[in-house]
Amino acid sequence: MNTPTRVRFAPSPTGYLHVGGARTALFNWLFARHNQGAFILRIEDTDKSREREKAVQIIYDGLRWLGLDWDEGAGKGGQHGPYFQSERNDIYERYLSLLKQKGMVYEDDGAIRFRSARKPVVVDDLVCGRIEFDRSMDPDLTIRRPDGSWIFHFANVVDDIEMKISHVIRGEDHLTNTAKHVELYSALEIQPPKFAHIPLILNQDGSKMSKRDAGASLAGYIKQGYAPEAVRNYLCLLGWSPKDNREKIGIEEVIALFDLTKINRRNASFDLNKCFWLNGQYILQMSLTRFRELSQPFIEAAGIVVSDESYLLNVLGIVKEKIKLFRDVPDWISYFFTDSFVTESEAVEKTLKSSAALDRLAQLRAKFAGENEWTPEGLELSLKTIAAKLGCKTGELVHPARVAVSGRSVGPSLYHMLAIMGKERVLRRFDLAIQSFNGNDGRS
RNA sequence: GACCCUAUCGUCCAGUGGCCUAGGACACUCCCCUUUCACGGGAGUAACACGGGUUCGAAUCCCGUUAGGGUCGCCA
Repeated sequence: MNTPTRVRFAPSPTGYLHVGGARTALFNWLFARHNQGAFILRIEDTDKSREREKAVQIIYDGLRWLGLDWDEGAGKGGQHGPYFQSERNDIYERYLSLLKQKGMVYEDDGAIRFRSARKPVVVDDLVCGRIEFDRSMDPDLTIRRPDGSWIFHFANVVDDIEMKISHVIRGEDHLTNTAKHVELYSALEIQPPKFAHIPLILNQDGSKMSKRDAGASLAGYIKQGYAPEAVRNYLCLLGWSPKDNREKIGIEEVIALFDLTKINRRNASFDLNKCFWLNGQYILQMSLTRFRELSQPFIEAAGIVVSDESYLLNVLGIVKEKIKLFRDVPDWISYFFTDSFVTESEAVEKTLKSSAALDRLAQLRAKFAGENEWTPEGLELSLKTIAAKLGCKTGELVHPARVAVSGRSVGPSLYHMLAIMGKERVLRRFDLAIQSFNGNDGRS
């Protein structure tokens, strides 16, 4: 008998999405997709949070950003709703009366507690293996507070039953809680789902990753301009691997290969460096269209005015290989769009502010002015011709030219940069540089 | 403290009794490529926590110790 695969991600709306939570969601999603099952989003807001709407939105945004679409649940609907625990009171009441009938609960100062069977509980965890819990010493579980609100463990179990969850995939911090949950299932005489407890994500120093730690919040990656596919790829590799030493691996292939039993049992620590590197790899191999798409919010936020889309695409095309984070895009391209760019004084001092350099720049300007074909190859040839004529190294022309047109010492390939900027703009900037720094050669 | 999980380079993974004088990737160092910065190529540093078993043979199996993490809430 094949019960359909149904898994859920059940975050509590705390106002941010932790990378550990994102990875739990990802593993659930991968498992659902691998088995053609359903991935459900349930919001565990039994503890009436203050800014629920906003907090829930952050969860939606994070999951969507990672491309983890849910088939059923909050913000989507489905056959097993409502998907907010705060709206499921009647259901919990129903299950409570069931337990009452069986005499398995009792009142304690207004709260309702579940009487433990006090017998050992065995859990066959898909990741951790067979685990035996000695329940003899544990206190009884509270399931409802005096004010009528519900405790997580109870609501969680009831919801998993009602939503017909087949596999509970969650963080290892719930491993010992599972014994309590299993007791609840037994009391309700319902076969528990399969459990898979995935290891936690820790900081580099081994401490538990908490809200304020660098890299802990998914929102941080969005803000810094990571490519979602890169972060998702990195998260896949935290506790799981394709077993063949590959690092960059497409999501379709991960779905095909994904298997709970291959998940590592060891806690992982988050390597921001590697995530950063992988992001660079993704950008390097990304299409220009995708690159442009992911750059957009940052270009917009920086107030760069783009009137010519094809010019922008050309510019992005030559800086793409330099970019590691989309956040850095504006800085790499701003001077392509305005003549009033910031000049690095150090670069000017070093390569431009000497009469010799300005002379060379003037020679180059004269040569470029007569340029018929304004192409990278043509410009390179001309520049080298001038270098030969003046008897200087190409670098002695390249560097002043770069600083003259961009204000900085680092940038994309000079010839391509000049070609894209266009003759008019380049000659103008050469002139501007010669004017403003000529006669300012106060140094020896 | 009790209970549970875990233990391979600094980090992420590979390794499931002999192919391991332990492999890949990130980071780091050096070299090459190069107009800058990157990319790319090459080389290098670096690990089976410890102690007992089992076995002809152990990173791989068992036990213990130690260490780390988790749970013991009327938080989720």
